Amino acid sequence: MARPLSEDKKDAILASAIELVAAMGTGAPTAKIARRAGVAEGTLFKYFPDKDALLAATFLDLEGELARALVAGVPAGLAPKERIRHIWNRLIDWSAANPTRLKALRQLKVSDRIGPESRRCGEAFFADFKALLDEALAGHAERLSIDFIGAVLTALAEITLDFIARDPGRHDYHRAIGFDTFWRAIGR
Amino acid sequence: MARPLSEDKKDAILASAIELVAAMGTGAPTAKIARRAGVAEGTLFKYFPDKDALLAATFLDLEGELARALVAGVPAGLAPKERIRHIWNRLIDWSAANPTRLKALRQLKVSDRIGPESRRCGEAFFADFKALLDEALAGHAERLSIDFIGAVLTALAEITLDFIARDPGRHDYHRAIGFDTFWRAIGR
Amino acid sequence: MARPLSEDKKDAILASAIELVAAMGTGAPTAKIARRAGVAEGTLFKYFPDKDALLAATFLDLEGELARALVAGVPAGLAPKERIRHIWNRLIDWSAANPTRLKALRQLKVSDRIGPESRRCGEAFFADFKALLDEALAGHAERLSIDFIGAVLTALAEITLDFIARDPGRHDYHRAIGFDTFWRAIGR
Amino acid sequence: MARPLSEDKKDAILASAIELVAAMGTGAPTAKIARRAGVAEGTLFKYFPDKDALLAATFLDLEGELARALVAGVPAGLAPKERIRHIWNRLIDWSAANPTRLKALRQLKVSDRIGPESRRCGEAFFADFKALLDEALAGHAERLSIDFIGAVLTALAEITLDFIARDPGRHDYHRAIGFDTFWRAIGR
DNA sequence: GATGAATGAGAATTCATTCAT
DNA sequence: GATGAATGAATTCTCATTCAT
Repeated sequence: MARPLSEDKKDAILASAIELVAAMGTGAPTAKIARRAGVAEGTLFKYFPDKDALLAATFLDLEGELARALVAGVPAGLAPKERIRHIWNRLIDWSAANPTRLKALRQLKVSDRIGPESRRCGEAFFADFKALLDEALAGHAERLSIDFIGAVLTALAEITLDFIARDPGRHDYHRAIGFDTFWRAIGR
Repeated sequence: MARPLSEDKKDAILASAIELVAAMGTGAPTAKIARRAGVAEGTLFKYFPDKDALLAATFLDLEGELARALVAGVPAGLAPKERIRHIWNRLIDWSAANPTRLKALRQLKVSDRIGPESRRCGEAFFADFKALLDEALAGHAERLSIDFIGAVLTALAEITLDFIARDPGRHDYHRAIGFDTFWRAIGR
Repeated sequence: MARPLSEDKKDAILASAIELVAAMGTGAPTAKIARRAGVAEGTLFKYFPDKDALLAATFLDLEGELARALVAGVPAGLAPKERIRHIWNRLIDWSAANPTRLKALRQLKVSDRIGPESRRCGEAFFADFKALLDEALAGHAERLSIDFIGAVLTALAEITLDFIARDPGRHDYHRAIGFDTFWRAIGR
Repeated sequence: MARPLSEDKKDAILASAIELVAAMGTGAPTAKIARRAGVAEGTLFKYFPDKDALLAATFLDLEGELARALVAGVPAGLAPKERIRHIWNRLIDWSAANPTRLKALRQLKVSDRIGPESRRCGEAFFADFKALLDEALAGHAERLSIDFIGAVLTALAEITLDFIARDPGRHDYHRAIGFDTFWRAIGR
């Protein structure tokens, strides 16, 4: 092989795409993404066949990272509610600590350039998360479907993050209120 | 006397913008919007100085209509919870009955072409709604800010609408679950 | 109407396309075609929806002009052979006098960017020509199909034109040899 | 000793070029040609300095093969007309049996990427063919130049092949008509 | 006021060719 | 010798906005 496709370059392109999609939405030009990644315009298309593929990869990269952040290191031996609070805190903290990634992810989630295939793939990343949720909620919220509960959690997290963004000094307070609201919402 | 700008034409342009933004997002070309409205390409710019102004007007049109739909005809003499359920039902029913308008509104809400000015303006339309909410919730949820409660209501409505869209036969069921979830979420 | 699409501009674009297709083949860039026509790049696409449409229009323009040149003013009262010789001379003379148009037409004829639709359309222009041929040949070449005869005529004309191009001083000589060859080829 | 350029690889590249030029014209990308030949993109340029050189070589390869096919094995002792008919039949049969090669050759013949040098070279391959023709025609068609006769033969063959392509069941019939037409065309 | 032709700055992609490995 | 990643100029087409009619 002459030279393998460099994982570094691919990552640079993805990182650049995240930055620019966060700042400009999915309309960010591929030329700008390439330049900021330090590669030639044409090189981008060696790594991703077209812009949609790049956006899909960016989306999955972000979803994957988030999903991994959520479930990593949930301490054993916690009561169900505390286990879920742990996940909640991870979700809020990761998002608040990665505002650019979060912004990019939001843009991609609502974009019509992310096809159903990629969305399904993205959901799959959250299988562990859902399993954890499911297990922890046994006995607490059986009347609601896990999909509904997941959607409520996500939506309340978004709201919580908005409030934290406007009032970052009270990060912990908003985070706690958010979780409390979620716990009541799905309560028996 | 010079001919005044025709209100009819303006409405036609807005209606056309709603359809096309719903279908194509904010990228819908002004030329297409004009054609579907039955006016010339240039005429659109007589009514709106540029595309952003048109999008802002479209956004406010939709927000206003929705806000009005929510608060109109809330029956007097209902218990607080039932008054809010009434508003909730209106929100769900209007949205389910106007999928195109809802889609356009969602697109505009997440678009970065709607500036903070317009967003503030849009919020103002919901003053009555918030007042109603505030009044009805006196004694039920004082620990939460009205903004937070409004955001939760909106978010849960979006989720409810997604579930209805996927399973329209159980409109009433999902609507009730949604409200129940909301009521618990903000409960004491 | 603000301003009608100008026939002049359309003609300028077609004329420019003819020149550039003759010189560079169908790969001639639309930007160059527009510039040489004295219009903006985007204007070209107001007159022709895309490059293929422009090429098709150019093709039909040339075919039409050639077809008209062939059949115009065939003197009445000539013997069949002389009537066909008249057409032949017209074909040779028009082509020799319009080398650029001829070159463009050849490029377009062999290009795979001209679809079957356009080709059929182009053939239709030669209906009069074929009718004249058919009539004149009654009794001389009935054993051959008119399509075959037309193809032979065209092919021999191409050859004749090549010889004239290399040896323009003997235009009339080559023209006569060519016709004589054609007449023998299809003779009884 | 350095490894020599492999004749096999060169042939594979040429064969691939023939296929792809037949299918896509001279616009066929070098990368695709290389891939189909089973070699790397860059390797192609070790065998041919640039794309034009590859196209020229492809052209000459096809012309050479055709020229050889024409003159090989003309039976001695045939009358002149029958000797030429033999060549004619070879030309038609080879072309009908090798539609891909024929298509590629046609594309290259009309392409402006084949320079006059290559064309002259290509013609040289047909020296034997012309000699045979010349000899056979002594006394039949001295009034016409051998170049003219060759061009007529080629043109009529093209027409014949078109008719065969549309009506392959009557291969022999069209082949005979074609020859007959040729013979008359150049006849005394 | 209304019209829509005209504009030209982008935008996504392609591709022959080079050169580090 | 062979490889294929890297390059960036070139290409087609879109679209918000202007302005002559």
